[in-house]
Amino acid sequence: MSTRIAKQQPVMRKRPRQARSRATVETILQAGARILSDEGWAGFTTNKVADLAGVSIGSLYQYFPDKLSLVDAIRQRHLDDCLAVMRKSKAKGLPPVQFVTSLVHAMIAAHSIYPGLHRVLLDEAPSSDDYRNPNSAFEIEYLGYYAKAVAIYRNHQPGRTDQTAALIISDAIDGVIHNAARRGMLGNPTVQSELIRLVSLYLEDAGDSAIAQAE
Amino acid sequence: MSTRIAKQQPVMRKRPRQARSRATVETILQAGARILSDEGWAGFTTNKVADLAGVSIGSLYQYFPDKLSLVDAIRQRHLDDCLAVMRKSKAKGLPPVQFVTSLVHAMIAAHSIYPGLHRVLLDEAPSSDDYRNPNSAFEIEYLGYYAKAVAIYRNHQPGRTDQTAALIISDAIDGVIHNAARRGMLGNPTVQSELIRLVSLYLEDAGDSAIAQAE
Amino acid sequence: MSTRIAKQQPVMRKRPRQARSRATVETILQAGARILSDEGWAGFTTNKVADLAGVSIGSLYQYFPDKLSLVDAIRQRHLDDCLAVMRKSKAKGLPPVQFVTSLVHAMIAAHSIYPGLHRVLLDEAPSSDDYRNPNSAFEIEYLGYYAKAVAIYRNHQPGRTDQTAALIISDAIDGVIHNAARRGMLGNPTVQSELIRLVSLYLEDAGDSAIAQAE
Amino acid sequence: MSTRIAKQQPVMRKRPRQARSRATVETILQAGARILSDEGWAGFTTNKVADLAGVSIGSLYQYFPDKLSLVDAIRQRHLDDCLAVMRKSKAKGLPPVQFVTSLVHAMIAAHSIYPGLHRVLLDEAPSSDDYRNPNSAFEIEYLGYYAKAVAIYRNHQPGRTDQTAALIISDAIDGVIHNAARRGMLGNPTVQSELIRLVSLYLEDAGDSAIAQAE
DNA sequence: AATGAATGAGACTTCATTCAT
DNA sequence: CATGAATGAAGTCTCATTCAT
Repeated sequence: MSTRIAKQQPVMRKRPRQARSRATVETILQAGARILSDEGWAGFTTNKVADLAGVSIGSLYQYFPDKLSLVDAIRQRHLDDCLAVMRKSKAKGLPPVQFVTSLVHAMIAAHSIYPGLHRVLLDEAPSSDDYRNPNSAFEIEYLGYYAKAVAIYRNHQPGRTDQTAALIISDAIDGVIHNAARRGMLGNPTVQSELIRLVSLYLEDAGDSAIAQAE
Repeated sequence: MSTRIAKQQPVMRKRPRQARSRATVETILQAGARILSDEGWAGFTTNKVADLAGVSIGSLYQYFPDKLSLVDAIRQRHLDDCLAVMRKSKAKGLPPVQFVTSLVHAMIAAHSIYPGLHRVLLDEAPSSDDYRNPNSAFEIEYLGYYAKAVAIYRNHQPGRTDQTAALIISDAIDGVIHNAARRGMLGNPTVQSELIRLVSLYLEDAGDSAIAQAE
Repeated sequence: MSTRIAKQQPVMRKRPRQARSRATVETILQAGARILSDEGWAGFTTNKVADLAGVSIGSLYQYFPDKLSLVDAIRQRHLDDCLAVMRKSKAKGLPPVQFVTSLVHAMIAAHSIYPGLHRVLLDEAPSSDDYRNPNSAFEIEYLGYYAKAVAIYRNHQPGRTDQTAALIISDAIDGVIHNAARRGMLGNPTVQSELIRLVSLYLEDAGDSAIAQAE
Repeated sequence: MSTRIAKQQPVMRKRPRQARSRATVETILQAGARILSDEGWAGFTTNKVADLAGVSIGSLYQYFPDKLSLVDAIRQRHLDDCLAVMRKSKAKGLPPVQFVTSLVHAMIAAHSIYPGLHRVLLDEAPSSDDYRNPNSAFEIEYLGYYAKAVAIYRNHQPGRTDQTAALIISDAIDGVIHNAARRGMLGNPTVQSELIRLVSLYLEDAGDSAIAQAE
């Protein structure tokens, strides 16, 4: 489950060896994340990133062979951060509401630094990887995490249906957080508690209710 | 609540008078929707639209004074379509599951023609209107619709809390549909029924459960 | 000297035969003059002219095969008007100051309808004719007119030097009127009287003063 | 009078730091002046300028954010040159004819490099500055210079009338030089001496002649 | 004859990328 | 290594002109 993601080659022209280089790369990645978050993929230009990072465009291209490799690096780091956050909220032992609460809070926290970044990285920006393929390391760990929680709370062996439930939960949380961010309501406590309720109710339901049959 | 959405003129440079030109405008709008859906805002170029529409770039600019006015026209049409779809699923009288079912099916249908269009229009593409301002005619009718359903099923007078519930429902559905579309799973019946369950459970819950207190 | 200018074919695709056609051509020419005057050559587009004239672009092209022929027609008419105005101020018999006064007033009047037109036609707009060649019918009559006045007032036979004097007078008047127009001072009476003084002093001077030797 | 003209930054996107780029800017400005002079505002395209300068279009836009800023830079330089030329011909102490002679020669010299440039910059090309406003630094110094000469030669205190006389002189010289340039007669010595005579006679005249009363 | 829809060359401008210093 | 000058393909938009109706 906690498979370390990102075994693939870090797509960098030259691995930074000295401290100064590492700092430069760091600055570039942060500048890139900020611009991606603030201006979206369409406003993300290599020159703007270099400017904001305070390095020359030439330096940027020493570490990232092209624009795609830069955005890939930013995404890789962001997805790693997301997984790290998630791993901290373990389901086992907790009552569902508490689990969901800690999870939602963690997710909201992760979105608060660069509010637009997640969506831009996942929806707008192109990628050389197939990070969003259902079989990618990221998706496997990400959905697997939810599927496991479903299995625990529904009290049965993990199964194929749990995958769908995981999808529903993950995507509903994503939708609410992303739209709340757009509306500037991410900090609103009612939004947070209602989101928690939405997910908890779903998670607590045995899944054998009359609803399925109604279909 | 059912405020008629603002019927502002799609800002066209020239209103088409002959049948031929009305057809041209139609073709351009459809080509634009397809490209927006398939390639996102960054891949949406006026030349590509004209090409796909099979008209010259000059013709496009006869009807739309600039790129923004074209995307505005596409958006206006799309949002109108969304509202029209929604208005067909009336809550009153139906058991919640049936209401949610018809609603979700309608929404999925609306997203199936141009799967990426909705998100691109709402998240990526810039706009001259403030269509996504919480006070815009679109948002008012859209969220008002959900708020009304919440009030009906929770069996009380409409209130401020219902607004938040409406937000949660609308954004959760949005998140699930949009991510399912990206994964190519929009047609998957399990996804559909689970989404319906997620929303129905939330809608049926009185809102006075222990969840809020747990927070 | 008063050779009728414009023997060359009016560059029109089709000579207007009916009253309606003549009216259309007239409207187009006036619309063209106004736009040329107000917006200069760079702002002069055939579509704008057609719009202002209230005819379709197709109709415009029925009378004028291309943009150049339209501007040529406008220029031809304008230069004819200028010559007509000039012919009214005859030098013979009048004291120089009175002659210059009537001439300057006539010139200012001619520039007051479309203040920018003259300069645009002579300086900016391209031409198929060589109307500004020193041997063109227009230049011959225009400068000849001034040369004749010089000969009269300097009281000798017309000669080559008079041509230069004519040039000086015509171009000085042109410069003062055109710049006054740009500054919005065409109506200023002091400007008018000083211009008259400038020209009169020059015209009254025998031409044998010490000035030439000083050079 | 000798108010230093506004030294506003030529609005450049990027100040050239290396010697190479300073040379590039210089080349671009000269190419621009030539094209403006030869082909007028309508023929002045950024691509033509870049071509003639022997640089890529991208280089041009590194230094000038748009077409207007390029023409503004060319104009600023040209007007500065004009003022510099003028400042060299001081009126005091010289007999009028000598003063006018040196002035006219200087002006002709200034127009001889790019004969059409002055007119195009002042009449055709649009501008972001209000350089031609009567209160602009340029106009104030330019006309003030002539007004001062008028006051000296007419032997009285500077006054409001001198402003008009300055206008007349400046605009008459402008008209003669500009039209002579168009006719290719700028080098003609008779034209030069006659222009000098026109201005000298006007400048020497006390201004109390019978002419004003004749009006 | 008149209309106005359609065309496309060409103008302005951006931005990813390379390379001399 | 770092810099930033230079490049040019590609995108937005205009406008003279043609042609079907």
